[in-house]
Amino acid sequence: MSRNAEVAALLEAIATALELEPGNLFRVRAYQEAARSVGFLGEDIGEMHRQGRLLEIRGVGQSIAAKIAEFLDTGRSSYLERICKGFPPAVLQLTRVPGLGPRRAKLLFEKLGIMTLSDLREAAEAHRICGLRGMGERTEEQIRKELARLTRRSRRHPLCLAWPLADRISAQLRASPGVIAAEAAGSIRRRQEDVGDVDILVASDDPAGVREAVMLLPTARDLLAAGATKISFLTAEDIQVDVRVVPTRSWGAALQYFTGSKAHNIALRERAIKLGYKLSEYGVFDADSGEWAGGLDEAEVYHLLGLDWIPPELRENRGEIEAAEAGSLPRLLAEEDVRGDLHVHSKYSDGEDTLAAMAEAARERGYRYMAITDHSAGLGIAQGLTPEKARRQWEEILALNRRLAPFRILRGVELEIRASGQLDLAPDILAGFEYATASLHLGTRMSAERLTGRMVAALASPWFRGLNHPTGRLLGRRPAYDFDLGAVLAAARAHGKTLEINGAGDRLDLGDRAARQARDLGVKLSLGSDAHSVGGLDGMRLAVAIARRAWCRAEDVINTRDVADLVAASSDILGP
DNA sequence: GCCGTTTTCGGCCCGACTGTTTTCAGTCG
Repeated sequence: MSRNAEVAALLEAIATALELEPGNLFRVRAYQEAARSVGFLGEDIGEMHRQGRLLEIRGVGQSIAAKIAEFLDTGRSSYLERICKGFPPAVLQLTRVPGLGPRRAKLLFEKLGIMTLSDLREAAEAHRICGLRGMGERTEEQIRKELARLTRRSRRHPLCLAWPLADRISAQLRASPGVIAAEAAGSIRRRQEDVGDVDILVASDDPAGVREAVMLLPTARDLLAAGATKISFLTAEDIQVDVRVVPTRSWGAALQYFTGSKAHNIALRERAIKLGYKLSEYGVFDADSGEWAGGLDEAEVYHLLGLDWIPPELRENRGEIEAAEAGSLPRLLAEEDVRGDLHVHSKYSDGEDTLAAMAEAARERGYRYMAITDHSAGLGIAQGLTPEKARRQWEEILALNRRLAPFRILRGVELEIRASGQLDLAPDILAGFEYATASLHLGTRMSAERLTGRMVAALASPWFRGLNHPTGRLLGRRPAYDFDLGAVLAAARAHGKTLEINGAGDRLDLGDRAARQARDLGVKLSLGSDAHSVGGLDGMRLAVAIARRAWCRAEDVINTRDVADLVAASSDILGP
């Protein structure tokens, strides 16, 4: 799938280079749109090219298709080289510095020969930048600051950190005088797996008062900007927070606007124009008279545009607007639909808390059941279940189930899939589990062909229910294993296996796109917090969020079933 | 350069901020 990212980057680079020519704005947008579509593509673009199906991609016409084809065939783009005439394409890298766009990048190259970020740093230190047309002391200082930030951290922030931070800040602001409403917007509200910065929207008729309140926030450290309606600061963790203040009347329109995504908003505004409206963050207005038509709450904005209200998790312009128009949006899975956690560890393997503590915490959350899925001993480091240890655990489960009834602990396990595709426990003990699952942790650096074969072979086993954290990615640290997801999805469907949406903050695996693919194929999903302590049970909230981004309804996820259904389905598979 | 219930031409989202500008260009979301 990485070729998709390369093609998307190429199209982005072309768009950036085209911005240098005046009068190309719509061509620029066309390349940006195409880059976005390719980035979101659910299948391998090289494969699509081989099948002559590039034109099926939204935003890709004859011209862009030809450029993609050349790049896939030869690894380069003569078009990009041509439009970068007079400067090397690498100069476009300078636009990674916030505040530097393509025009300034080109100017810096032409006047000072700056090509790389370190060239730029040298020039800024030597005060050679101020004095260039349109760039003064302030700009140079800004570039220096941004360069320092860029090297401190260029990564994005995981949702598991940003979401609670945003909730904390909005709660603190809600308690401030003059604040009528405060809520996280942006990619956090859409529950994107990682976010660039934190957007908080505040409704108030006293923006100056809000600014005071923001500066008093315990989390606020370096103040970056403080305009009339927008205040930006850095937290101690170096996360940028943007707080925007809007009048109460505009709350709905502003929340809609600042939630995005950008692509969703553009599509929505185009629709507004067709219907004789103008849509902005201040409201919905009649295009002719300019009169205010609505915008108090989000539902009003969508309804004026002839649409059902669209849940934020779906707002990516991936078909949700069409579905909202047709009244066919899915009824998304909700946290309340989840009746149990299906991936939990205890001290029987590498968990920090006892089985009893995990079960009690799960029951307190309102769950009806929990599958305890300690590692099998095959994952040596986890000191997991041997057959003897498993039997001991089953006895404890029996006692706990009597005490905690009607809450149920399911006898589960997280098995290892060996290099051969075999499981690491024998059938006589496997037969005793009610909810066995399997994972890959070891020896995953084999060729894509072997790894895919290993996973497909394992999925044919009758002894387990589903595959945990199927792609193996660790956010910001390790990409997905190199394997053929399509083949694994097909095998899962053929053998009635589930795939997990793992809610551990650094996994979120499957991610939203792969989970959507699974859902569309009819492969059922299981949600697991992968908790290794009582606090880890919070991961379920993230798993639900990813499932919602994948358009999952309650029936797409097995955690919504009652325990009798779950165990019955399990013994169907296990039955002799 | 793409696209179509304004369809093969003529449209294409909207506003704010910043810095250096004396009316605007560049950048961002």
